[in-house]
Amino acid sequence: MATERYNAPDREPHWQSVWKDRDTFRTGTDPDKPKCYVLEMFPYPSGRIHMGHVRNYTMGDVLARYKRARGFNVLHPMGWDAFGMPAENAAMQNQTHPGTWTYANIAAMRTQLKSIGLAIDWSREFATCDAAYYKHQQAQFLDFLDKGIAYRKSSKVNWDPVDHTVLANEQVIDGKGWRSGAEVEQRELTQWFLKITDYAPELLEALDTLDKWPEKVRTMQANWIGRSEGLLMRWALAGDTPAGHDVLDIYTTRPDTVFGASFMAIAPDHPLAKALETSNADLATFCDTCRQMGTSVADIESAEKLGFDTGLTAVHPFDDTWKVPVYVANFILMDYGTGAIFGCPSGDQRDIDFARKYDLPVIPVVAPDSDAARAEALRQIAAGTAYTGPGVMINSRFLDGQDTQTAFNSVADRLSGETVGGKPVAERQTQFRLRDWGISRQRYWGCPIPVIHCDDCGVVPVPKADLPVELPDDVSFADPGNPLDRHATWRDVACPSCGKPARRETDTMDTFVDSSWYFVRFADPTSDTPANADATRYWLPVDQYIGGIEHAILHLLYSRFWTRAMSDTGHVDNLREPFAALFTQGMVTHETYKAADGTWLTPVDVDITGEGQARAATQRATGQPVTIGGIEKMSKSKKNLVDPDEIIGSYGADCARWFMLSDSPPERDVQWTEAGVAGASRFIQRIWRLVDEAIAKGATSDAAAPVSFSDDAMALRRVTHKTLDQVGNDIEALRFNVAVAKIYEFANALQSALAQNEPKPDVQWAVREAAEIMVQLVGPMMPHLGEECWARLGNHTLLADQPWPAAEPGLLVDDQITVAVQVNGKRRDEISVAKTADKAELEAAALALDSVRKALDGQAPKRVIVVPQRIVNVVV
RNA sequence: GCCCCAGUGGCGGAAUCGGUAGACGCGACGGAUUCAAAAUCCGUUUCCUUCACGGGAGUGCCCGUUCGAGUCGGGCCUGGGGCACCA
Repeated sequence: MATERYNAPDREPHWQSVWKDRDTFRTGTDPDKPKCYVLEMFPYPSGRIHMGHVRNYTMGDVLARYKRARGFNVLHPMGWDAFGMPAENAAMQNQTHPGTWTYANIAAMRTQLKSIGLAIDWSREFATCDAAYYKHQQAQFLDFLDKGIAYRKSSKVNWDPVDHTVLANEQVIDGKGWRSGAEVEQRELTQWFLKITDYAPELLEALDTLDKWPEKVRTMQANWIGRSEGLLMRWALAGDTPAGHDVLDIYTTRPDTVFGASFMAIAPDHPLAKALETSNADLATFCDTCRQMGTSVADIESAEKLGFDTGLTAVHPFDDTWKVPVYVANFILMDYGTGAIFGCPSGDQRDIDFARKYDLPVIPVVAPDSDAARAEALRQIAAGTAYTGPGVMINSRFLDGQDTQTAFNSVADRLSGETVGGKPVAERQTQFRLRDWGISRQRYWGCPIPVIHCDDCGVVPVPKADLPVELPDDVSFADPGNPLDRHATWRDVACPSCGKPARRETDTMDTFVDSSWYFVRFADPTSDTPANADATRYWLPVDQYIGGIEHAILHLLYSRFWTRAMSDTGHVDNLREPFAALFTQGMVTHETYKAADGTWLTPVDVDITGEGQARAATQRATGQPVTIGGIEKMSKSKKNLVDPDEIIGSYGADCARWFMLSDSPPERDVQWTEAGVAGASRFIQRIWRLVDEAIAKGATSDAAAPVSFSDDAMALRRVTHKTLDQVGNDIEALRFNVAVAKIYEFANALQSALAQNEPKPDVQWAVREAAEIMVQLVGPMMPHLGEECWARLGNHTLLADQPWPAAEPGLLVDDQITVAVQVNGKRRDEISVAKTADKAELEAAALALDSVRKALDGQAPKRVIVVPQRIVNVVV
């Protein structure tokens, strides 16, 4: 039969306009329907979509369409993470306004996204750079300020000298700016912070409730929050102590090693160090040197552990005749714990290095229990290697013989009730590694921080009635730095409190703020408050969030915090966790190609010949040989990009979608290959032909179901309904590659059935059923092809509006099954039996097999294990 | 250094509960169709051994638990990721 090929690039825009005209994917709250909020991380409007976007949004789209078919009221929105540095860089290069650049990019990318055929409610679209959005961000900031969640402090900050801005700790990767890659410097600046540390215990504990999040992400967040259990200890100081410094507070997680203490160390920025500096020029010089030290990994690893003896001593809490020297040391951090420690050299490599350098005692206090291991540990300590393993206490007076945990408690208990300088000598304390989130950025293209600085009144919040504080349009990027600082008419305002001349805050918010609550705004993007209570109560939390693993800490931790802060400022009802389920998808990779002159080449400029070892590449334009490089994440720098527009234009969006879902598990990287695209394209044509043949050879849509089915018809119906059942489960579990494989198997089965000559009426009916279900199964993944086939089958409805078909339970189980027969655990044979066969029947059938009899050789079996419906194992 | 994950044919991968390892796809090989090609269809494709029937080995390596291990436990090796002067 001559069948036209399915012309995807021609038909896809048609179905997209049908969905658009019918408002198919517009959503509203509907209390009578169960809701499902499917969200993919919204894109930054860089200008063009890339294959990673296609993969990300396709996954979410399959789930959204499937859930819709299952009767859920589905929210599947799209927006733009639109503030950020690239717009400013473009402004400097092209003399355009960042807003102009950004909105043009959004327009281009919207068109591209629409060409993928996503089931998105576009009426909810917004960009974070819309004043209508950031107005509500400013309102929330004011509420946070009011509640003490936002505050201002002077502190050492990470300064990116290339981007001329401050970075949060989370944004410093290996000592370099996450965006610019420049070595980060330390500067003292007054900045706005959000009190994420107040939420540290909750953010950590609640990770246990996120059972639909990847374990990996939860672990990364737990490590980042970094809880530790320890003791705050107060040691009395002796010697010529500055006023108010009679006692030194230290934090330790190992109070059990207190009898191994041989020195105290404090940070160069510790108040005690600063007090001593004023009267000790040498110490001041030492501290200055420490402060100037870089914080890059290289600096830290190469830096020697240095100390400066203050001349003061600290009195041991268990023996007031025992005094240890107090050092200022360059490896002590002021912003962790109390900025002071006691050093136990035998149990800490840093401390032992320090002790050996300054000739301080090294007292072993923990050692393994067995004699041999203990001797070895002591030898190692003597040689300069600390023992950090488990063991029992030695040389530790009343602690001797206790294990380390018991000793920890003994110390805490023994000191409880004791006081020094009116305060307890020791208190149990939990410390977190997490620091407060610094959100001030010295940038133009961000959300203005809505406060005004007045010489008389201090920091004055902008009255809510005056929001939004809009960015001025008339700015120049000719000079480096923040144009808001130079914009006098915007910057200089009257104090809202006293009316005197005052200055606007010219810092804008970190763009991670913008993405920390956009998912809430989607519930009602036109609400005149940040969140509409009814809408958020109905839609949130997000039921399935999908995005890249690179946001495991930054975006996802900030969002979890912001949601709690919104809840605590009354913007949402008791919502603590924004994302009930999280899925982190893998990247899209491609081979790399390098020309003889070392420049990277894009795949379209390269011709590949040969296979396997014989593969070779040449440059298309010149015929010059090309080196085939490794498979790497698609990136502009390596030029190993494939443009979604080109694929969609020549093969169609469905082809790109199907390929993205096939083969590779969604959480792993997928390698984009020409062969893979061609395979997907072949399958599209195959479905098209199968539907066509099924129409020709199968029953008509109105044919009554036969009263009974032959074995052939039953076989096809079983495959049909099993596939229906399994594909649903696989989509639900986001196992798209497995769902794809099941559909292939189903297609093979249908094709075999169609190969019969003159099928009987019951087979014809089963063929028709199979074709219809096949179309519905591919619908969520290849929606355009689905609609086209659905219409071809004679339907006047939209496939997108069809409910998911129900699998007939009776067809999901086989009456006759194959059970493997093992001899001594090795598979020797198989038997075909009724599904209901009991142990005795299975055993008898297995023992009757020639292969089993041969193995038994006339002997009775020692044992026969029978697991009905699964296996028979004969032990000889 | 600490923490986490992964390792299955030529390749991507499947095996949801400890029960027939390699589904499905890609690639390759053989065949049909065609004047020829494209397209399509059919078959073979873990390795070793055998003319064949068959037999043996096999999920990174070693050991263990079990009637039975890709799956569970212990110890390694390799690769990837995260954290890191955090007391």
